[in-house]
Amino acid sequence: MALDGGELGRSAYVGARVSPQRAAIARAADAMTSAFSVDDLLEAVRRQVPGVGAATVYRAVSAMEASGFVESLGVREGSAIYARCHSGEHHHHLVCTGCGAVSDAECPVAPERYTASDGFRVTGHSLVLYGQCAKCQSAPSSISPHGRGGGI
Amino acid sequence: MALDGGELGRSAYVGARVSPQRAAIARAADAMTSAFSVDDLLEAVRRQVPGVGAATVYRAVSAMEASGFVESLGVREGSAIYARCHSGEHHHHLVCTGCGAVSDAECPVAPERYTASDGFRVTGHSLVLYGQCAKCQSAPSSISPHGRGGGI
DNA sequence: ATCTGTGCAAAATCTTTGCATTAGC
DNA sequence: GCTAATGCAAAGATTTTGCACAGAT
Repeated sequence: MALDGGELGRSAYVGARVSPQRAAIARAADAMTSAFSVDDLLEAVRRQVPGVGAATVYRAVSAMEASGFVESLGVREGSAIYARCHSGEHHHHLVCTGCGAVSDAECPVAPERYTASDGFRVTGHSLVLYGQCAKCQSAPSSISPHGRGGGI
Repeated sequence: MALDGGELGRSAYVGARVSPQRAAIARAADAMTSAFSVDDLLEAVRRQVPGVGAATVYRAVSAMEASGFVESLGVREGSAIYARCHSGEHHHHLVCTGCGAVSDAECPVAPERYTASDGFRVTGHSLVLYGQCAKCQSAPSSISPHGRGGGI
């Protein structure tokens, strides 16, 4: 991944203008190794660019989602959570319920498998896999330290 | 799945008490052929039992979800949507993006398929399939393409 | 010069929660 | 009678939206 340099903003997801804020937001999203909420992102971004507004991050996340730079994983504790997509290919995400770590997974869905069913034609799907990462399996299931990227 | 008689409340999802409200809510949920929001449910229930409070429906839906009577499909337009589960078996849902109709689908996910990946152990997943039902394919579909975020 | 992106704050929603009351079991 | 379930209303929280302004193209 390592979108080095400062070119993340320009190459990652494109807004018409590449503002310092959006660049920082993209960089922060890219640095996330776990599933994150808009608030997590806002907090991370503000460490780099103080004063960024929440609305800006919401708007940027919408843009990033629309362009496939991040994917929505659903809702956790009332707020939407996202994961950075490291591949342009169609794929899914494995999310650790212990620490929130996210990794890519290939897609097991074959649309043809369902096409017959009632004449229903499958055109898309949404899948998120949950489980425990190696680290969390060996760890003595202590409750995830409440902090960023905490358990899902 | 015609839960005959008026015994839906008692057999379907169990609260400690079977109130008229919960029975009506269960019946209404069972009658839903499409994905529904809490508000849809509330509206339907009130036609049978006027005066039911929104909080009651929210509480009942939580109970129904916990017992597997309904499943959350995600969020559409800001509110959570659900579908009635007609099988106790593990399964998923096909949701028509045209009319919201829901039907059951078998699960394509083999946890073993992922277990190797980084030592990650898959323990669960969430999948919703989107597409168009036979009816909507022939109809001159007017609205809603397909959106992210569990959109219908 | 134009028009996207920003920030602040108010607004709009959806959900949850507190509390007194009602009513299953 | 014990206690879950209800209803109403207020509280909470997350997102969205309006507006005037700054900055990139």
